[in-house]
This record gives sequence, structure tokens and C-alpha cells, in this order.
Amino acid sequence: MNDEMSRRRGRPPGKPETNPAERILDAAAESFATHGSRGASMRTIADAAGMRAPSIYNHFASKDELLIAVGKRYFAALVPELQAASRMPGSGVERLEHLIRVATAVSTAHPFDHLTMVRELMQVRREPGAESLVADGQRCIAIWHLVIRRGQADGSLRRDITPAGMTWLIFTAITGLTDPGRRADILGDPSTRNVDTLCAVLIDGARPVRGG
Amino acid sequence: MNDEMSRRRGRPPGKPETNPAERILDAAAESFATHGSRGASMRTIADAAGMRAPSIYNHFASKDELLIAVGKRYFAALVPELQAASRMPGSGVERLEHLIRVATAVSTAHPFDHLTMVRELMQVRREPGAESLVADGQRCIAIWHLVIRRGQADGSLRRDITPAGMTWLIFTAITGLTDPGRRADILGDPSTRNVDTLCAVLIDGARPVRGG
DNA sequence: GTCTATAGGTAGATAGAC
DNA sequence: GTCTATCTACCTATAGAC
Repeated sequence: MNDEMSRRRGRPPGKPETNPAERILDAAAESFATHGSRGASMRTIADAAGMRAPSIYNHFASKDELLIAVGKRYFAALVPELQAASRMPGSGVERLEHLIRVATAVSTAHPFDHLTMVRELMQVRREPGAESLVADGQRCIAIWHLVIRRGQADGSLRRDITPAGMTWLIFTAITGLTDPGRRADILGDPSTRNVDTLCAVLIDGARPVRGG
Repeated sequence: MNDEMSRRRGRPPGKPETNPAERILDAAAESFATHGSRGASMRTIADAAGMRAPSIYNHFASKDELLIAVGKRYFAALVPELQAASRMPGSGVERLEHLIRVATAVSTAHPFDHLTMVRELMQVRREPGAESLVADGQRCIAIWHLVIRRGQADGSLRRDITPAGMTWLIFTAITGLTDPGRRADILGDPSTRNVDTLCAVLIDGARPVRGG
């Protein structure tokens, strides 16, 4: 019984995942995304990570720092991919397609990190240690804006929408894609093919209007 | 001092809003949407509604019931509008445009109700009293699916996306539109014109692909 | 670096005066 | 129908043994 209690929620057998900090981050991200940062307790996070709550404080100084660490991990995965995609050759609409592809890939690969960042990170924006998160967020937005502006300049993207508006629409669609609770309900089959088609709708909607 | 404390956060002077239950619902929706259902406390909700926490229990039996009441108010505003829009004459894509228009109007008119429903209502799905919420949600989804299927049948909507996928994409875009925290950051100017253009992107993306 | 025990604070909800 | 006072439970975080 003690054996079963001490290492609960085992990760898939083939994956040892011996790093405690990473285990804690995984558990925290899922808990934050599912129950909100206030609904997630250090006890349940620790439980999912296979330890007791006080042990978390050997790796992270506070709950807020845990929240910030999840955000940092997310941007560490996203920013380099976005930068690379924005530098690929092709027309504006093609580069935007690359951006959507990599952003969707990163966010569906780490859905809980994405949702934690979107829904819970506003609360710790002004906390010490969160400055880099704000900077990374602005860096990402700047990349999207630049690519869209260039697409509008070369005529491959419609000009009646602001880069900010289009960025927001794409970002919010990706956020919906990562929502594990609603995915199954509404999407039914979360197959990659379906996701690609949804991205195609966004891209086709972003092209210049016919005859215009 | 007691005078200032007892009736805090006054609504606009011209609006008496004497109904306590409605005041509580307004305060609860904003608090739920902003801080999450766990981050929102009965004390702060009561404070925003101009009363003390125990007084809320004269109108709602528990915090969960308050959450459910917000969801009910949202669907009471949305469902009739969706039904009316789905019955308007025209092609499938035109009816879908009507749906998007009324759904956007309702959700931006009651953004906190919408966000509360989206983010926090999953937790009380199986609570007694929440059955009608689940039913209303399924009713809305059915309307969207029907309109989209008809549009695909009459050739005014692309056929390579499932009704569920398109519904989800639109719904998630509307959710993003209601987010008061991010609206200003990303959209910049929350003017109606901008919102209409974003809806146009969705509609244009949903039309049959060119040459196909 | 993990644990048990616990401090200190705040949450939801109730009792009962008015 | 609103209030003050309060109960009980849970939360974050710390202390200190091992």
C-alpha cells in the first residue's frame, strides 16, 4: 500500500523521467490548466509528481515561481521555432502558414503549458522573475505582426484586417485546439488531418478577397 | 467611512440596478471570468455587489449554484438568438454568417458570462442543477452543426472540414473576442469594424476552396 | 532531498441578532 | 434580507528530523 501511494500516477512505463523538477513542472502545468492556478493545490501537484508538497519547495521557491517556470518552459520551446519559421523563404502567406504550423505543433505537444500561459500567467506578470515572460510574449507577437505585414505588402494576405487582429484570431484558435476538455467534445476525432484542415480555413480566410 | 464601505463599486449613477440577485450575478461572472472560480471568493463577489458575503446565501445556496446561475443566464440570452438566426432564409453560408453575428453579439454583450461558461462550467457539469446547462450546450452545438451541414449540402461551404471542427473554430474565436484582458493587448482597437472583419475571415475561410 | 508536523492565513458556509 | 461573529476545512509555506 505504501508502495502504491508513494509513486502514484506513473508515467508510461518506458519513460523513467527521473528528473524531479521536470516531473513537478508536468504535474503543475496539467493542474494549473485543468483547475486554474488557485484551484490547483501544492498537495495535488506533489501527489501527481510522486512526492509530498514540502518537497516541491526544494525545487521551486513558491507556487508563483512554479507558475512562472511553466511559462518559461513554454516559451523556450516556442520562440526558436517561431523565429526559424519566420525566416523561411517564400511569400507572406507561405511564411504565415509555416508560423501556424509550428505554433500549432508546439502548443499541441505541450497543451498544458500553453493553457497555463494563456489563462493564468496574467496574474504573475508583475511578479519578480516574470519579466522574461513578458518579453518573450512580446517577441512572439512581433514575429507574427512582421510576417503578416509582409504578406499584406506582397499582396498574398488581405489588407482589410490588422496584423494584431489576425494574430489574435490565429492565437485564439490554437488555444482552442489545445483545450483537452473540449477537444474531444467538439472536434470528435483529434486527428492531425482535421487540425490541418482547420488551419487551412484560417489561411484561406486570410488570403485576399476574391476579385479584390 | 462606513458610508463609503457599505456600497462600494457603484454602478453608473444613472443605473439603479436595485435587484440584488442580478447585482450578485454580475459581480460573480466578472470575478469568475477574471480570477477563475476558485480564485473568486464569496467575500470579493459580495463586495463588488455592495453587500457582505453571508447575504449572498439569501439568494443562492452555494458558490456552485452561483456558477450555474451565471451559465443559465448566458444560455437564456444565447439560445433564442441562435434559433432565430438558424431559421433565417438564404444559403448555408448566409445562415452561418447570421449565426456568427448573433453569437458574437451575445457573447461580447455578456463577456464575463461567456468566459465563465467556457472556462469554469466544466467543473460543475455533474452537479445537481446543472443538467439544463449541459442540455442547452448540446442544443447550441446541434444548431451550429445543422446550419453547417446544410451549407455543405448546398455547396456554399467547403466540405473538407467537419461541422464539429468548424463549430469549434468559430466558438473558440468568439471566446477570444470576449477576453477583456487580451482584447486590448492584441486587438488594439476593439472597434466593431475590426470584429466584423475577423468574422469575415472565418466566413471566407469556410467557403469552398477556389477552383474546387 | 525527502519526509512529518505544524504554523498562520483565508476560504465557504452557518447561527442568530436585528 | 442584511448584518456580525464564528466554525471547520483547506491552503501555502516553514521547521527540523532523517
